[in-house]
Amino acid sequence: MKALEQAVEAPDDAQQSPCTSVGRLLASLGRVSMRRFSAALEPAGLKPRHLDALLALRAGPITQQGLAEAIRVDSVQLVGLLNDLETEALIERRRDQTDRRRHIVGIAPKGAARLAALDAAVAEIDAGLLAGLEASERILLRGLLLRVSQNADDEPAGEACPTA
Amino acid sequence: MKALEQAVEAPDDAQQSPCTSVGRLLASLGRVSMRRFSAALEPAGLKPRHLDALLALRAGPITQQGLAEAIRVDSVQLVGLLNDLETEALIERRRDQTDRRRHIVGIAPKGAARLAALDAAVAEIDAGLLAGLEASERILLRGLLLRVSQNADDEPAGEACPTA
DNA sequence: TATTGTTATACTCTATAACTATA
DNA sequence: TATAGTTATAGAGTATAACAATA
Repeated sequence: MKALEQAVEAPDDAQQSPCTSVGRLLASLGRVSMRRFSAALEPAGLKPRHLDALLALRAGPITQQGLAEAIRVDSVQLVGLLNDLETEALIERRRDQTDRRRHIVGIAPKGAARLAALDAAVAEIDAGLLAGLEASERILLRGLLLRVSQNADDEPAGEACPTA
Repeated sequence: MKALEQAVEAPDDAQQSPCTSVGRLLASLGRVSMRRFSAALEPAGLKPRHLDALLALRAGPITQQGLAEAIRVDSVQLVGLLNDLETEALIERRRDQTDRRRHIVGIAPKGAARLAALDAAVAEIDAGLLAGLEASERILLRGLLLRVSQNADDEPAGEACPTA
């Protein structure tokens, strides 16, 4: 596994690197990724958030609130995103008969098709971002990021405000 | 190296994950990181971008344009950030005598002190973000992200507009 | 009363164009 | 003419509060 040693090499001579913090590094790369997706999705008339929603919905129908948490978008601003997608018949909203306050959101056939057509573009952007890594390293990075992501859901960053 | 297998495990059962794209995952985590830093820096009267600038300047003086590229901020909006920092005497701007169009930006003693006082908070946020990873995995992730970051500088994402 | 979704509002961040001064 | 920095402006993204419907 030469991928391992190669990666472990970096942090020592990384003192001079502009980004001493992994968190800041994530924020910076996140912005880069955002911009690239934004540009790539423009011809499709979608924004990165629309893609996030569709990708999440591919796993199956879900509550609006659940979707909001899944893609880390405030449920307030998710309303507008879903309105856009519903207007284009890419998703469907229906009342939950168990609890009529809830909306169950599902991906529509047209949405699945649109998503399938976008898969290549998405893969291309990912490939561009990870161009400097070998195949094994990309898998490794993906796994690590997924775990960081799962952990980030639980912990709201040490802010325990019991009463206030 | 059990860290390796543990990480490699994920991608296979990650099909159901909301984020199929590593790029989207980066964007999502980047936003999480951004929010946490934003909240943590608020009492210090700084924004994440200010921290990025100070962190980058710790490596030594640099041109404004160079700094903009280093922290991936448009040179246009960097002006305001540096104005804020200069007002608080955290950084210094001086003309480059070689080319009087350039401004050389350096961190001021007060800025270095402020940064030192912030180091613990920064480390705490990083630790929170990477709480789900073991020490060896954190180093691994950091190395991979640094390489991705370096690669992202070169390639503007396949947009070759020679004449336009 | 609490929760889900919605709307309205204001605030921050970001992108674009135009201007000044130096080269 | 081209470059470094600045300014001004509009656009997109984000956060907050208040509301209606349902539990």
